[in-house]
Amino acid sequence: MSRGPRAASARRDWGEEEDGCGVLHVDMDAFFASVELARRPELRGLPVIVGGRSRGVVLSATYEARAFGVRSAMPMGRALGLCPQAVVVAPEHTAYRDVSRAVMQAFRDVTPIVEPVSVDEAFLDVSGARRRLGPPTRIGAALRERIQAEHGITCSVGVASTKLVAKLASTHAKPDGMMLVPAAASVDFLRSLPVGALWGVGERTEESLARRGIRTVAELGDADVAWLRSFLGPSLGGHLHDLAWGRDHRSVTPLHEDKSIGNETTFPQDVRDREVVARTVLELADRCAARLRAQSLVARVVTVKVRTSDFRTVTRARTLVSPTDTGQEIGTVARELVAATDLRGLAVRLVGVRAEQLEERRRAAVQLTLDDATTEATQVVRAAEEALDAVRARFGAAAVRRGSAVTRSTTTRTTGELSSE
DNA sequence: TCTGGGGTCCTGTAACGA
DNA sequence: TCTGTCGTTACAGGACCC
Repeated sequence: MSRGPRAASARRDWGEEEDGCGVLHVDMDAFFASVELARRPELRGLPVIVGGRSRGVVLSATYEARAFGVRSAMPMGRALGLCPQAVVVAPEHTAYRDVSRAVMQAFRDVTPIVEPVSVDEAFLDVSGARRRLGPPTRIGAALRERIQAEHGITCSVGVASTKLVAKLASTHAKPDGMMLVPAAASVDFLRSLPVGALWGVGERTEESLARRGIRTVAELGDADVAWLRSFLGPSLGGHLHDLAWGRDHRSVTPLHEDKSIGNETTFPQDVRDREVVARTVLELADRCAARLRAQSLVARVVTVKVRTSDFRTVTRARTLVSPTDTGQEIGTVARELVAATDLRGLAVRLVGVRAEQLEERRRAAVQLTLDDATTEATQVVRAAEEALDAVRARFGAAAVRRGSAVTRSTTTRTTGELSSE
Protein backbone atom coordinates (compact mmCIF):
# COMPACT_ATOMS: atom_id res chain seq x y z
CA MET A 1 0.00 0.00 0.00
CA SER A 2 1.30 3.44 -0.81
CA ARG A 3 1.95 5.64 2.16
CA GLY A 4 2.84 8.82 0.28
CA PRO A 5 0.47 11.69 0.90
CA ARG A 6 -1.37 13.24 -1.97
CA ALA A 7 -2.04 16.88 -2.50
CA ALA A 8 -5.43 17.74 -1.02
CA SER A 9 -6.54 19.57 -4.15
CA ALA A 10 -4.73 17.29 -6.54
CA ARG A 11 -5.29 17.93 -10.21
CA ARG A 12 -6.02 14.73 -12.09
CA ASP A 13 -5.77 16.08 -15.64
CA TRP A 14 -2.32 17.23 -16.75
CA GLY A 15 -2.77 16.82 -20.49
CA GLU A 16 -2.79 14.00 -23.02
CA GLU A 17 0.65 14.12 -24.60
CA GLU A 18 2.18 10.65 -24.20
CA ASP A 19 5.46 11.16 -26.08
CA GLY A 20 8.37 10.27 -23.83
CA CYS A 21 6.10 8.69 -21.22
CA GLY A 22 7.47 5.17 -21.41
CA VAL A 23 7.31 4.34 -17.70
CA LEU A 24 4.28 2.64 -16.17
CA HIS A 25 3.86 2.11 -12.46
CA VAL A 26 1.21 -0.48 -11.65
CA ASP A 27 0.04 -0.74 -8.07
CA MET A 28 -2.60 -3.19 -6.82
CA ASP A 29 -5.36 -1.59 -4.78
CA ALA A 30 -5.42 -2.84 -1.16
CA PHE A 31 -3.70 -5.95 -2.48
CA PHE A 32 -3.94 -8.47 0.39
CA ALA A 33 -7.49 -7.42 1.22
CA SER A 34 -8.52 -7.58 -2.45
CA VAL A 35 -7.14 -11.11 -2.82
CA GLU A 36 -9.11 -12.12 0.27
CA LEU A 37 -12.31 -10.65 -1.23
CA ALA A 38 -11.69 -12.54 -4.46
CA ARG A 39 -11.29 -15.75 -2.44
CA ARG A 40 -14.29 -15.04 -0.21
CA PRO A 41 -16.87 -13.01 -2.16
CA GLU A 42 -19.24 -13.04 0.85
CA LEU A 43 -16.96 -10.41 2.42
CA ARG A 44 -17.51 -7.91 -0.39
CA GLY A 45 -18.85 -4.58 0.80
CA LEU A 46 -17.69 -5.18 4.39
CA PRO A 47 -14.84 -3.44 6.22
CA VAL A 48 -12.12 -6.12 6.08
CA ILE A 49 -8.71 -5.91 7.74
CA VAL A 50 -5.90 -8.32 6.96
CA GLY A 51 -3.55 -8.57 9.90
CA GLY A 52 -1.71 -10.72 12.35
CA ARG A 53 -2.09 -11.73 15.94
CA SER A 54 -2.69 -9.65 19.05
CA ARG A 55 0.60 -7.74 18.70
CA GLY A 56 0.30 -7.36 14.96
CA VAL A 57 -0.35 -4.41 12.72
CA VAL A 58 -2.72 -3.87 9.79
CA LEU A 59 -1.21 -5.31 6.63
CA SER A 60 -4.04 -4.27 4.35
CA ALA A 61 -7.59 -2.98 4.64
CA THR A 62 -10.50 -2.64 2.25
CA TYR A 63 -11.65 0.86 1.33
CA GLU A 64 -14.73 0.27 3.51
CA ALA A 65 -12.39 -0.11 6.51
CA ARG A 66 -10.24 2.83 5.43
CA ALA A 67 -13.33 5.02 5.54
CA PHE A 68 -13.11 4.64 9.35
CA GLY A 69 -9.50 5.80 9.39
CA VAL A 70 -7.89 2.36 9.32
CA ARG A 71 -4.47 2.47 7.64
CA SER A 72 -1.73 -0.03 6.87
CA ALA A 73 0.97 -0.45 9.53
CA MET A 74 -1.47 0.71 12.18
CA PRO A 75 -1.48 -1.37 15.40
CA MET A 76 -4.39 -3.81 15.28
CA GLY A 77 -5.74 -2.59 18.62
CA ARG A 78 -6.09 0.92 17.35
CA ALA A 79 -7.62 -0.22 14.04
CA LEU A 80 -10.32 -2.17 15.88
CA GLY A 81 -10.91 0.83 18.11
CA LEU A 82 -11.68 2.88 15.00
CA CYS A 83 -13.69 0.17 13.29
CA PRO A 84 -14.95 -2.42 15.82
CA GLN A 85 -17.23 -4.08 13.27
CA ALA A 86 -14.32 -4.91 10.93
CA VAL A 87 -13.82 -8.50 9.83
CA VAL A 88 -10.22 -9.47 10.64
CA VAL A 89 -8.64 -12.01 8.32
CA ALA A 90 -5.28 -13.69 9.01
CA PRO A 91 -2.82 -13.19 6.15
CA GLU A 92 -2.37 -16.03 3.66
CA HIS A 93 0.95 -15.14 2.09
CA THR A 94 1.14 -18.07 -0.31
CA ALA A 95 -2.12 -16.95 -1.92
CA TYR A 96 -0.79 -13.39 -2.34
CA ARG A 97 2.45 -14.70 -3.80
CA ASP A 98 0.58 -16.84 -6.33
CA VAL A 99 -1.54 -13.91 -7.53
CA SER A 100 1.55 -11.70 -7.56
CA ARG A 101 3.45 -14.14 -9.79
CA ALA A 102 0.57 -14.36 -12.25
CA VAL A 103 0.22 -10.57 -12.38
CA MET A 104 3.96 -10.08 -12.93
CA GLN A 105 3.76 -12.61 -15.77
CA ALA A 106 0.96 -10.56 -17.35
CA PHE A 107 3.31 -7.55 -17.22
CA ARG A 108 6.06 -9.56 -18.90
CA ASP A 109 3.68 -10.45 -21.72
CA VAL A 110 3.68 -6.71 -22.47
CA THR A 111 7.38 -5.95 -22.05
CA PRO A 112 10.47 -7.82 -20.83
CA ILE A 113 11.52 -4.72 -18.89
CA VAL A 114 9.57 -5.27 -15.66
CA GLU A 115 10.96 -4.24 -12.29
CA PRO A 116 8.93 -5.66 -9.39
CA VAL A 117 9.08 -3.29 -6.41
CA SER A 118 7.19 -5.55 -4.03
CA VAL A 119 4.49 -8.24 -4.24
CA ASP A 120 1.89 -5.68 -5.26
CA GLU A 121 3.62 -3.19 -7.52
CA ALA A 122 6.01 -2.94 -10.43
CA PHE A 123 7.54 -0.54 -12.91
CA LEU A 124 7.28 -1.34 -16.62
CA ASP A 125 9.25 0.24 -19.43
CA VAL A 126 6.81 0.12 -22.36
CA SER A 127 8.66 2.47 -24.69
CA GLY A 128 9.58 -0.47 -26.94
CA ALA A 129 6.04 -1.88 -27.04
CA ARG A 130 4.37 1.16 -28.55
CA ARG A 131 4.30 0.04 -32.17
CA ARG A 132 2.97 -3.39 -31.21
CA LEU A 133 0.47 -2.43 -28.51
CA GLY A 134 -0.24 1.26 -28.89
CA PRO A 135 0.38 4.25 -26.62
CA PRO A 136 1.23 3.70 -22.92
CA THR A 137 -2.25 4.59 -21.66
CA ARG A 138 -3.78 1.98 -23.95
CA ILE A 139 -1.31 -0.59 -22.59
CA GLY A 140 -2.16 0.47 -19.03
CA ALA A 141 -5.91 0.15 -19.68
CA ALA A 142 -5.45 -3.31 -21.19
CA LEU A 143 -3.43 -4.48 -18.20
CA ARG A 144 -6.03 -3.17 -15.76
CA GLU A 145 -8.76 -5.02 -17.63
CA ARG A 146 -6.79 -8.25 -17.77
CA ILE A 147 -5.94 -8.25 -14.05
CA GLN A 148 -9.55 -7.52 -13.13
CA ALA A 149 -10.81 -10.29 -15.41
CA GLU A 150 -8.30 -12.94 -14.36
CA HIS A 151 -7.95 -12.24 -10.64
CA GLY A 152 -10.96 -10.15 -9.67
CA ILE A 153 -8.81 -7.38 -8.23
CA THR A 154 -8.32 -3.78 -9.29
CA CYS A 155 -5.12 -1.86 -9.73
CA SER A 156 -4.04 1.68 -10.45
CA VAL A 157 -1.61 2.81 -13.11
CA GLY A 158 0.67 5.84 -13.35
CA VAL A 159 2.08 6.80 -16.74
CA ALA A 160 5.00 9.24 -16.91
CA SER A 161 8.50 9.91 -18.18
CA THR A 162 10.27 8.95 -14.94
CA LYS A 163 9.84 6.35 -12.23
CA LEU A 164 9.21 8.89 -9.49
CA VAL A 165 6.43 10.65 -11.38
CA ALA A 166 4.86 7.38 -12.56
CA LYS A 167 4.82 6.17 -8.96
CA LEU A 168 3.21 9.37 -7.71
CA ALA A 169 0.72 9.31 -10.57
CA SER A 170 -0.48 5.81 -9.67
CA THR A 171 -0.92 6.94 -6.06
CA HIS A 172 -3.10 9.82 -7.25
CA ALA A 173 -5.07 7.52 -9.52
CA LYS A 174 -6.13 5.25 -6.61
CA PRO A 175 -8.32 3.39 -6.31
CA ASP A 176 -9.01 1.69 -9.63
CA GLY A 177 -7.77 4.45 -11.89
CA MET A 178 -5.10 5.60 -14.28
CA MET A 179 -3.26 8.90 -14.49
CA LEU A 180 -0.97 10.30 -17.17
CA VAL A 181 1.53 13.04 -16.40
CA PRO A 182 3.06 14.33 -19.67
CA ALA A 183 6.81 14.90 -19.58
CA ALA A 184 6.34 18.66 -19.96
CA ALA A 185 4.00 18.75 -16.94
CA SER A 186 6.23 16.70 -14.61
CA VAL A 187 7.75 19.61 -12.70
CA ASP A 188 4.41 21.42 -12.29
CA PHE A 189 2.85 18.19 -11.05
CA LEU A 190 5.68 17.62 -8.56
CA ARG A 191 5.56 21.21 -7.30
CA SER A 192 1.88 20.79 -6.46
CA LEU A 193 2.67 18.06 -3.91
CA PRO A 194 3.65 18.04 -0.22
CA VAL A 195 7.30 17.05 0.43
CA GLY A 196 6.18 13.85 2.10
CA ALA A 197 5.06 12.57 -1.30
CA LEU A 198 8.68 12.18 -2.43
CA TRP A 199 10.43 8.82 -2.15
CA GLY A 200 12.93 9.08 0.69
CA VAL A 201 10.93 11.58 2.72
CA GLY A 202 9.49 9.73 5.68
CA GLU A 203 8.18 10.98 8.99
CA ARG A 204 11.56 12.16 10.33
CA THR A 205 12.73 13.95 7.21
CA GLU A 206 9.33 15.56 6.76
CA GLU A 207 9.52 16.89 10.33
CA SER A 208 13.06 18.09 9.84
CA LEU A 209 12.05 19.98 6.68
CA ALA A 210 8.88 21.38 8.29
CA ARG A 211 10.92 22.80 11.18
CA ARG A 212 12.81 24.80 8.58
CA GLY A 213 9.69 25.99 6.83
CA ILE A 214 9.65 23.54 3.93
CA ARG A 215 6.35 21.79 3.41
CA THR A 216 5.93 21.47 -0.35
CA VAL A 217 8.02 20.11 -3.19
CA ALA A 218 7.99 23.62 -4.67
CA GLU A 219 9.59 25.05 -1.51
CA LEU A 220 12.12 22.22 -1.50
CA GLY A 221 13.07 22.88 -5.12
CA ASP A 222 13.50 26.60 -4.49
CA ALA A 223 15.74 26.00 -1.47
CA ASP A 224 19.52 26.22 -1.64
CA VAL A 225 21.08 22.75 -2.22
CA ALA A 226 24.08 23.41 0.03
CA TRP A 227 21.72 24.39 2.83
CA LEU A 228 19.61 21.24 2.31
CA ARG A 229 22.77 19.12 2.36
CA SER A 230 23.90 20.75 5.60
CA PHE A 231 21.06 19.20 7.59
CA LEU A 232 19.85 16.28 5.44
CA GLY A 233 23.31 14.97 4.61
CA PRO A 234 25.19 15.31 1.31
CA SER A 235 23.46 12.39 -0.35
CA LEU A 236 19.82 12.87 0.62
CA GLY A 237 19.97 16.67 0.34
CA GLY A 238 21.16 16.58 -3.25
CA HIS A 239 18.91 13.69 -4.19
CA LEU A 240 15.71 15.30 -2.93
CA HIS A 241 16.56 18.61 -4.60
CA ASP A 242 17.02 16.73 -7.89
CA LEU A 243 13.70 14.93 -7.47
CA ALA A 244 11.93 18.22 -6.78
CA TRP A 245 12.96 19.33 -10.28
CA GLY A 246 11.97 16.02 -11.85
CA ARG A 247 15.60 14.92 -12.30
CA ASP A 248 15.25 11.16 -11.84
CA HIS A 249 17.53 9.18 -14.12
CA ARG A 250 16.88 5.76 -12.61
CA SER A 251 15.92 3.34 -15.36
CA VAL A 252 13.53 0.42 -15.06
CA THR A 253 15.86 -2.48 -14.25
CA PRO A 254 14.50 -6.02 -14.34
CA LEU A 255 17.55 -7.69 -12.80
CA HIS A 256 17.71 -7.66 -9.04
CA GLU A 257 20.24 -9.34 -6.76
CA ASP A 258 19.41 -9.86 -3.12
CA LYS A 259 21.76 -8.01 -0.76
CA SER A 260 20.61 -9.80 2.37
CA ILE A 261 18.24 -12.51 3.53
CA GLY A 262 16.79 -12.45 7.00
CA ASN A 263 14.06 -13.69 9.31
CA GLU A 264 12.76 -12.15 12.48
CA THR A 265 9.94 -12.80 14.89
CA THR A 266 8.14 -10.95 17.64
CA PHE A 267 7.25 -13.11 20.64
CA PRO A 268 3.55 -13.21 21.64
CA GLN A 269 4.78 -12.10 25.09
CA ASP A 270 8.14 -10.60 26.03
CA VAL A 271 10.58 -13.35 26.96
CA ARG A 272 13.02 -13.37 29.89
CA ASP A 273 14.30 -16.93 29.47
CA ARG A 274 17.55 -16.66 27.45
CA GLU A 275 17.23 -20.35 26.50
CA VAL A 276 13.94 -19.65 24.71
CA VAL A 277 15.58 -16.76 22.91
CA ALA A 278 18.55 -18.93 21.92
CA ARG A 279 16.27 -21.68 20.56
CA THR A 280 14.35 -19.16 18.51
CA VAL A 281 17.60 -17.76 17.12
CA LEU A 282 18.56 -21.25 15.94
CA GLU A 283 15.20 -21.72 14.20
CA LEU A 284 15.55 -18.36 12.48
CA ALA A 285 19.11 -19.24 11.43
CA ASP A 286 17.87 -22.50 9.91
CA ARG A 287 15.16 -20.70 7.93
CA CYS A 288 17.70 -18.16 6.77
CA ALA A 289 20.15 -20.87 5.68
CA ALA A 290 17.44 -22.81 3.85
CA ARG A 291 16.59 -19.67 1.87
CA LEU A 292 20.26 -19.16 1.05
CA ARG A 293 20.56 -22.74 -0.22
CA ALA A 294 17.37 -22.38 -2.25
CA GLN A 295 19.02 -19.50 -4.11
CA SER A 296 22.49 -21.10 -4.23
CA LEU A 297 23.92 -18.26 -2.16
CA VAL A 298 26.36 -18.08 0.73
CA ALA A 299 26.73 -15.28 3.27
CA ARG A 300 29.88 -13.71 4.65
CA VAL A 301 28.25 -11.70 7.45
CA VAL A 302 25.76 -12.76 10.12
CA THR A 303 23.72 -10.03 11.83
CA VAL A 304 21.38 -10.40 14.75
CA LYS A 305 18.74 -7.99 15.92
CA VAL A 306 17.31 -7.90 19.44
CA ARG A 307 14.46 -5.65 20.50
CA THR A 308 13.88 -5.36 24.24
CA SER A 309 10.63 -4.67 26.04
CA ASP A 310 11.35 -0.91 25.99
CA PHE A 311 11.36 -1.11 22.14
CA ARG A 312 15.09 -0.36 22.01
CA THR A 313 16.72 -2.23 19.12
CA VAL A 314 20.29 -3.50 19.17
CA THR A 315 22.08 -5.06 16.20
CA ARG A 316 25.32 -7.01 16.26
CA ALA A 317 27.23 -8.35 13.28
CA ARG A 318 30.16 -10.63 12.66
CA THR A 319 32.15 -11.32 9.51
CA LEU A 320 32.85 -15.02 9.01
CA VAL A 321 36.24 -16.48 8.10
CA SER A 322 34.58 -18.11 5.10
CA PRO A 323 31.07 -17.65 3.70
CA THR A 324 28.43 -20.22 4.61
CA ASP A 325 24.92 -21.45 3.87
CA THR A 326 24.44 -23.83 6.78
CA GLY A 327 22.03 -23.24 9.63
CA GLN A 328 24.55 -24.72 12.01
CA GLU A 329 27.23 -22.11 11.30
CA ILE A 330 24.84 -19.19 11.08
CA GLY A 331 23.04 -20.37 14.20
CA THR A 332 26.22 -20.75 16.22
CA VAL A 333 27.42 -17.25 15.37
CA ALA A 334 23.97 -15.73 15.86
CA ARG A 335 23.57 -17.36 19.25
CA GLU A 336 26.97 -16.09 20.37
CA LEU A 337 26.17 -12.57 19.21
CA VAL A 338 22.85 -12.57 21.08
CA ALA A 339 24.44 -14.04 24.20
CA ALA A 340 27.05 -11.26 24.21
CA THR A 341 24.42 -8.52 23.96
CA ASP A 342 23.72 -6.46 27.05
CA LEU A 343 19.94 -6.41 27.46
CA ARG A 344 20.08 -4.20 30.59
CA GLY A 345 18.06 -6.81 32.42
CA LEU A 346 15.07 -6.35 30.11
CA ALA A 347 12.89 -9.00 28.51
CA VAL A 348 13.16 -9.69 24.79
CA ARG A 349 10.36 -8.63 22.46
CA LEU A 350 11.84 -9.58 19.08
CA VAL A 351 14.83 -11.45 17.69
CA GLY A 352 16.06 -11.60 14.13
CA VAL A 353 18.83 -13.24 12.13
CA ARG A 354 20.06 -11.87 8.84
CA ALA A 355 22.66 -13.10 6.35
CA GLU A 356 24.54 -10.36 4.50
CA GLN A 357 27.37 -9.89 1.98
CA LEU A 358 25.87 -12.56 -0.24
CA GLU A 359 27.65 -14.22 -3.09
CA GLU A 360 26.99 -17.14 -5.40
CA ARG A 361 27.89 -20.42 -3.75
CA ARG A 362 29.61 -21.63 -6.92
CA ARG A 363 31.95 -18.65 -7.00
CA ALA A 364 32.60 -18.66 -3.26
CA ALA A 365 33.51 -22.36 -3.29
CA VAL A 366 36.46 -21.68 -5.59
CA GLN A 367 37.86 -19.08 -3.22
CA LEU A 368 37.68 -21.25 -0.11
CA THR A 369 41.03 -21.78 1.53
CA LEU A 370 39.88 -23.95 4.41
CA ASP A 371 41.89 -26.95 5.46
CA ASP A 372 40.52 -30.27 4.22
CA ALA A 373 39.10 -31.44 7.54
CA THR A 374 37.02 -28.28 8.02
CA THR A 375 35.81 -28.39 4.43
CA GLU A 376 34.76 -31.98 4.84
CA ALA A 377 32.90 -31.28 8.11
CA THR A 378 31.07 -28.37 6.48
CA GLN A 379 30.11 -30.54 3.54
CA VAL A 380 28.66 -33.18 5.85
CA VAL A 381 26.55 -30.55 7.64
CA ARG A 382 25.39 -29.08 4.36
CA ALA A 383 24.47 -32.48 2.97
CA ALA A 384 22.36 -33.15 6.08
CA GLU A 385 20.63 -29.78 5.84
CA GLU A 386 20.02 -30.22 2.12
CA ALA A 387 18.36 -33.56 2.89
CA LEU A 388 16.10 -31.71 5.32
CA ASP A 389 15.31 -29.13 2.64
CA ALA A 390 14.06 -32.00 0.49
CA VAL A 391 11.91 -33.38 3.32
CA ARG A 392 10.43 -29.95 4.01
CA ALA A 393 9.74 -29.42 0.32
CA ARG A 394 7.73 -32.65 0.33
CA PHE A 395 6.03 -32.65 3.70
CA GLY A 396 5.93 -28.99 4.69
CA ALA A 397 8.11 -26.62 6.71
CA ALA A 398 6.99 -28.02 10.06
CA ALA A 399 7.92 -31.59 9.16
CA VAL A 400 11.46 -31.37 10.51
CA ARG A 401 13.09 -29.20 13.12
CA ARG A 402 16.50 -29.02 14.71
CA GLY A 403 16.70 -31.08 17.91
CA SER A 404 18.08 -28.19 19.94
CA ALA A 405 15.24 -26.00 18.70
CA VAL A 406 12.58 -28.30 20.11
CA THR A 407 11.32 -27.97 23.67
CA ARG A 408 12.26 -30.59 26.27
CA SER A 409 8.85 -32.29 26.28
CA THR A 410 9.08 -33.14 22.59
CA THR A 411 12.75 -34.13 22.53
CA THR A 412 11.98 -37.22 24.59
CA ARG A 413 10.85 -38.80 21.35
CA THR A 414 14.10 -38.07 19.60
CA THR A 415 17.60 -39.38 19.91
CA GLY A 416 19.70 -37.42 17.44
CA GLU A 417 20.55 -33.80 16.71
CA LEU A 418 17.59 -33.56 14.35
CA SER A 419 14.06 -34.62 15.07
CA SER A 420 11.19 -35.31 12.76
CA GLU A 421 7.54 -34.90 13.71
C1' DT B 1 -2.29 3.59 19.93
C1' DC B 2 1.59 0.95 21.17
C1' DT B 3 4.12 -0.16 17.56
C1' DG B 4 5.17 -6.82 11.98
C1' DG B 5 8.37 -8.60 8.84
C1' DG B 6 10.81 -8.28 4.73
C1' DG B 7 14.25 -5.49 2.90
C1' DT B 8 17.81 -1.23 1.18
C1' DC B 9 20.65 2.53 1.92
C1' DC B 10 23.17 6.10 4.42
C1' DT B 11 25.97 7.97 8.16
C1' DG B 12 29.07 8.23 12.02
C1' DT B 13 32.66 6.10 14.45
C1' DA B 14 36.29 2.97 15.55
C1' DA B 15 39.96 0.11 14.18
C1' DC B 16 43.67 -0.82 11.34
C1' DG B 17 47.53 -0.82 8.11
C1' DA B 18 50.62 1.84 5.24
C1' DT C 1 61.02 3.90 17.34
C1' DC C 2 57.31 6.92 17.90
C1' DT C 3 53.61 9.80 16.16
C1' DG C 4 50.39 11.74 13.01
C1' DT C 5 47.64 11.19 8.94
C1' DC C 6 45.04 9.16 5.46
C1' DG C 7 42.22 5.77 3.20
C1' DT C 8 39.71 1.60 3.81
C1' DT C 9 36.86 -1.59 6.17
C1' DA C 10 33.82 -3.19 9.76
C1' DC C 11 30.31 -2.30 12.71
C1' DA C 12 26.12 -0.11 14.79
C1' DG C 13 22.21 2.54 14.37
C1' DG C 14 18.58 4.58 12.09
C1' DA C 15 15.50 6.25 8.31
C1' DC C 16 12.89 4.65 4.84
C1' DC C 17 10.19 1.61 1.66
C1' DC C 18 6.12 -1.78 0.95
